[in-house]
Amino acid sequence: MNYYSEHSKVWVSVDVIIFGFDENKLKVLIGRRQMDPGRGEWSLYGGFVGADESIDDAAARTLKSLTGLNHLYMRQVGAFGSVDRDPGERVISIAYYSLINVKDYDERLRRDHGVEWIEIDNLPKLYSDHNKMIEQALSIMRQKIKTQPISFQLLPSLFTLTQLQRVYEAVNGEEVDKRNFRKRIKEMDFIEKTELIDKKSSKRGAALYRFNRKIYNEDPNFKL
Amino acid sequence: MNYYSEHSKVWVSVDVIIFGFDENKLKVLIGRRQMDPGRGEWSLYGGFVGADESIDDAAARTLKSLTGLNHLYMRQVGAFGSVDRDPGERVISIAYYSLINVKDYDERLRRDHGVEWIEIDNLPKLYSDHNKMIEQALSIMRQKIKTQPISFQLLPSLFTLTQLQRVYEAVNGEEVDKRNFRKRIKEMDFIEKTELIDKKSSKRGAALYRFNRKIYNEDPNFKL
DNA sequence: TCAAAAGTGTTAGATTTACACCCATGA
DNA sequence: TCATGGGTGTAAATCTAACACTTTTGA
Repeated sequence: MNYYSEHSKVWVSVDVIIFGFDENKLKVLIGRRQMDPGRGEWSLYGGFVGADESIDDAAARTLKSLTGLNHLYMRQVGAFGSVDRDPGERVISIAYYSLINVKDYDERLRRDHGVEWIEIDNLPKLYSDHNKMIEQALSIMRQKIKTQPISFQLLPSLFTLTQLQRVYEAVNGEEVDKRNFRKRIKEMDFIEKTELIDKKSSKRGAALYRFNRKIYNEDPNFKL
Repeated sequence: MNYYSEHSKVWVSVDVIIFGFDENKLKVLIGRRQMDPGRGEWSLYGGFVGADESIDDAAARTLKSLTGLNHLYMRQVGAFGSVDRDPGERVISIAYYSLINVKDYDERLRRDHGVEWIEIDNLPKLYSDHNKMIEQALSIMRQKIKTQPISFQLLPSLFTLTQLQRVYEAVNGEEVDKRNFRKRIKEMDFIEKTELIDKKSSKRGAALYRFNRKIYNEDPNFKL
């Protein structure tokens, strides 16, 4: 087992960009870095890739340890590998983004980890190249939300059309026309109206909808 | 400098997917692997990331060593990190794709490296996860070619509209209407008609065009 | 003279955008 | 009763897709 021994090894880490939707805003979970170098700086949450785990597993483990949640929607953003990106050592990092429903996230756990939801339009300067990671993640996500049913990951399983619209608007940073939006929703049979009414958001009450993945899989035509 | 010493290091490599356009087909440069493990298997060309070079630099160096060409168009595809992806050791690899004009590539150099242009529709089973890398690269490139002026990277600096159309068709794997295609080209002022005529492809001769990056930068609206 | 590729407009259909009012209800 | 968010349709404008013939010239 010495095939590549003339080459040097490096540390590889994962950084997770966790997007959440709250108060009609798209937010990211960041915290103060609790280790050197860079202790105290705003930072994404991350971890090192172990010798016996895949990079996807490392990212899923990192996500789990921060949120307590399994099976989150998660996609790779890319590898970041400037020589000096980490002020301490040479570390190559692979960024992943994840979408979670803020309500699923235990507040206690959040505080224990010392992380906070910060609006994407309001991010501070972050450790290393983490701002760049978030920018790239956002840009990928903006593309994706138009053609893949991922908006639902940011909402409870039952949601109103206005909520869905607000997610879409928050991600893209611009408002859309209510009637045109709903017209498009009506064409997607996998966004099912339920009998349930949400009374929290208005006096009149709004119909609750649900994403039906079975129907989606039969005819995966998503277009917003 | 012992910040991360409790964590393990891994080898990181880069693999380059070099796309070329020839005989109206999109092709990829692959060769027989000349080292163990996997000696003799069809494989992408790759290299290890050095301790003191960025991953982008490693990819550019690898590209240069294979093609002799600098400043090639090159973009990251992503990181591939299954534990067992390499049969010999744990190696995380970062894939990049590049677009080159086949005519710029010295045939001698190609033969010296033992690599060949193979049609993307006709690829053999490749070493490790290299087929997956190519698939992903293609999918990214297909998106990109619709909204970014990258088709030109696969052509000589002077090209006919038919050539440009064939590139587009080869990448997307489907034919498009000649008149509609040309209508869209006419709307992009940065695709300039020159006085020159190409007589190689037809008796009548076809006007040669050129991509003007200055004009493009002033009004970067590319849409095919 | 003819085969082969270059070049050129129009029209129908589909998609997208803009836009304003009534409804139901709890406070 | 009124303020708040929920819910609904139409028409103009734009974009997309389909389609066929003439030109030039070297062999």
